[in-house]
Amino acid sequence: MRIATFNVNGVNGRLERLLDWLADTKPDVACLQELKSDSFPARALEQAGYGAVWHGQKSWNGVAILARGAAPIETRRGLPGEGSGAQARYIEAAVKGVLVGCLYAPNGNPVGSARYAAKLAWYDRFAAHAEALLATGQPVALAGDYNIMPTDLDVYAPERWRGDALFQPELKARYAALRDAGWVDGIRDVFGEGERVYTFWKYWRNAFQRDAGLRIDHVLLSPVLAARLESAGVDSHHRAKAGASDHAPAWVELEG
DNA sequence: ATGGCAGCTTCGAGCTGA
Repeated sequence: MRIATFNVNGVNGRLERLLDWLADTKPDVACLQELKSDSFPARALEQAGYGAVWHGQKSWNGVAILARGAAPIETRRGLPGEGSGAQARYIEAAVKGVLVGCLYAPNGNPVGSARYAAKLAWYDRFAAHAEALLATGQPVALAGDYNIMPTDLDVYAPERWRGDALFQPELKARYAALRDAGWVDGIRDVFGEGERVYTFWKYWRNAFQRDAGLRIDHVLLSPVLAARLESAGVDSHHRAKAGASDHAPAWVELEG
């Protein structure tokens, strides 16, 4: 069973690229972020063989969960403690025996701004919910754009990113705390603590061609799911295509 | 340190992203 996460950077404008990737890699579950629309191409995805639940908003943010040959059962939209006017950054569904949370964490730049404070607050809500999910003992995957590079290994030039909201020690500490609590970083677990692997490359300055990338899209697995982890990867060949998102899809393969 | 690119939007310059 393959669970993937893909920040599409505009689900309607990117639809052809999304359909191409689905047909090429056939993930069982695909978590999408940055839909950037309050309309969702459910019909086209259905014709491609994917059922979907989505939580969109106009212009910005937006998350969705796709399931190949199945209809995801939505279990929640938004995190506990959010107001009704909150940005569309979290959706959760039961899919093929796994509880899947799809997230799009705030960017938070610049450091010290109200947006940065909102990112910290969002992570507090997310961590509380993750703790509750872990306590259930169920198979859970939390997949999405975390907007955190967890360590220096996840940044092509760490010194250039020290002042960025995606690379603050207090945010890296929050990510580390999730791992300490029992969540397994599927991609890092498979690649090991020595190999560089990125999921995002800026559109600027030929970043992809230079492999000047960041690892900010992650799939965290609860212990019972982590026990089934077989492999993981990043579909960087799709980042190389014309008209690609600035993120590449990342995935884990689970036994069964 | 700056600026570079791309997608969105009351249609086009400004906001956001990372």
